Amino acid sequence: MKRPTIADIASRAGVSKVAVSYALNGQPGVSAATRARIVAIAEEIGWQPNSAARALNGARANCVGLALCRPARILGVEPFFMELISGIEGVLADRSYALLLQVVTGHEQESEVYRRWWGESRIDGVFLVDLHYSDTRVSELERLGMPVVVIGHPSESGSLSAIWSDDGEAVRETVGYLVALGHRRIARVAGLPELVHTTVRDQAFAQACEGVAEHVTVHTDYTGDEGARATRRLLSSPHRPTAIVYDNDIMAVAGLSVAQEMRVEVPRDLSIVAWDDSPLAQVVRPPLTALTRDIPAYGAHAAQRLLALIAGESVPPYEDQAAVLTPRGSTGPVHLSR
Amino acid sequence: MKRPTIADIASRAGVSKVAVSYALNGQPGVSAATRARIVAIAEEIGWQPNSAARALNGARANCVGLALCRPARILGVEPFFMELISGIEGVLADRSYALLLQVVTGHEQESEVYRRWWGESRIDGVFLVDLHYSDTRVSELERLGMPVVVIGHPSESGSLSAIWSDDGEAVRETVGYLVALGHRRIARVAGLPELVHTTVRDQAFAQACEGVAEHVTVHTDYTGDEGARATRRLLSSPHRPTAIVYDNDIMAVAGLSVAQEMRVEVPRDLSIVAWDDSPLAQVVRPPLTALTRDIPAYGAHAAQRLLALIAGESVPPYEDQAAVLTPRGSTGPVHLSR
DNA sequence: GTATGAGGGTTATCCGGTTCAGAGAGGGAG
DNA sequence: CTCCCTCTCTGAACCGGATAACCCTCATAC
Repeated sequence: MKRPTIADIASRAGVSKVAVSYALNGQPGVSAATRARIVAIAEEIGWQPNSAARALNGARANCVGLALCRPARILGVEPFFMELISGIEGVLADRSYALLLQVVTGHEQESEVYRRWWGESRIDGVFLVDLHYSDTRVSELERLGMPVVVIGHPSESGSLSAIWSDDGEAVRETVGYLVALGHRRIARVAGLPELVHTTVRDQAFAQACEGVAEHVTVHTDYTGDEGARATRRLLSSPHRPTAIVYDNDIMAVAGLSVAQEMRVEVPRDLSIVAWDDSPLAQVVRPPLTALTRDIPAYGAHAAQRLLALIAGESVPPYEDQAAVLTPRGSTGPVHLSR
Repeated sequence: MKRPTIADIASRAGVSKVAVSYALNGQPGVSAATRARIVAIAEEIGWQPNSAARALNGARANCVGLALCRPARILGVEPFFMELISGIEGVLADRSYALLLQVVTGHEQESEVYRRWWGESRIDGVFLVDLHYSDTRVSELERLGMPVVVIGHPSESGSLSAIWSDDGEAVRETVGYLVALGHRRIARVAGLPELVHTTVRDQAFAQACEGVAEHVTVHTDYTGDEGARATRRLLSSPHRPTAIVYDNDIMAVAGLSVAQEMRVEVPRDLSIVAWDDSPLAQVVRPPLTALTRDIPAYGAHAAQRLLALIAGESVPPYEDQAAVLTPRGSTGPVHLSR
């Protein structure tokens, strides 16, 4: 049983295809009575517009793309992307836009995917995440001339629209808070060093600590394993830090476990701060002080901007809310017993 | 600057569109020399087949769909779906298939999304997850006649192809292990009671405990909060269990924290088992004994089956590997001090 | 020398919808 | 009564490819 087409509706209603097209698209050119009749028939036989046929006429694909370039095991663990996607979806669904998703293994493959999707008219635009320095994807996407919203710092997004949050501010707030608690040796277990936002945080961290506290930054790949290893090394050093700031919650939890295993009591001997709050941060003991932000809202804002861009509007860079510090049990004043 | 079409290539090469079509699709009907010339030109001007035009000719959409019907906050926390998607993607990417994703808020909306995607010829098939009893989505999808792979127990999948893993077996292994360790009062903190796999586990659990151990099952919504609450209640009861099996890792971690907060030592006073292993289960102290399975592989198998179904092959129900118990530090022999 | 056939290409049509240029019908103004 | 305009609707072309059917040429077989 074939899917019904507007030709089927036309023959049933005794009018031409064109009248049906006008009627179903709310265009002028048909009387109210005819329109009602056509709409009723369309409803009755369960007609749906064929997106391919529409796309062929230069219409939008009603679809945007997102390619994620991180190993599967990290994607599974980090709530960030799933929350971001949920937020994006909320906006897209309202406008009947679909999200095309692909997990890729490298940036060349990612560019390739974008090129193909765009060439095939599958999508109207894409989100670009995990920006690097001198990111080849930016120039590639600029060349293609497709609507793009970069979720990341605008300094590296070239001519593409960006949406970002001020990680520097969050770092400063965190360091200020730790210093106020008396911490003078603060470590940071950071994510992938090639990511722009990692560097932004690195620099803000170094600057904030300058003159008020010793500081050290260790880079990892975001996995719990590396977070644990980094923590073990930090806690084994002679001048061990009294506070550690982690770049995601999974590393923070891993770090907490390492501390407990090494009989370093949290928060008495060590304060822990996690970047990006999540239920995970709240269920461990003690619950983790975290940098909270509304990631679904972040995704939603990005989606709104991409849709605006697709609609031909111009979209200035947009700074979303910075993460705010949510103090919980994992941070406390420095204990002076050593 | 328009996207190049085969007409552009044809005029450049001085042949007809048809010759170009044949050449680019590896069909007979053009000489090797002409074919090479055409391919070279296509390459040079960066031609990509327009998927809409192809789809219009009854070709496949080269795209499959997945709608997820769980609240955003749970999707973010549970690694399951992201890992499943990674696995699915691995297979799809090889065949240049794309994945259309949508987060929905209810089953009516989910059915609606499938109907629309299918009606618009956007997708060639879908995955159906989180099966319920007398699930309306099954009959709806059967009615549409579209290729579907149900990721769930075949008893409720109607005429649709199913892929599932034997949760009963995993439950029996777990209970057997706990009983061997001397446990005689075992609790289960389960997920949403309306899901088929929850019931399967419930029944297997009750059966496995029958005659060898007291047992109780508490249902939750998979969140850490409810996992914590359930644990608190269980541990407060006069006849408190000596072992608890959780339906996901986030609840297990929450439960562990509650135990520690209540000074119930793990594993001395309480053994904990988590369903679905993840880095999360391994980073807490003690690391959690977990029911491990290869979720990306599960997704990959599902994807292979969906593609086979789309290719017109018949796909029998497939039972994937059951989860296996990975003992870690959170389980141990019963301590007889009480 | 003619029939046969394969190789290499072309023309015409279709897929399902959109869009443009008109064509009748009906009504109001002069 | 005629002219013109508006309203409603239609035929035809088009989007970018796929496909069936047919045509021409040259080589081979008889």
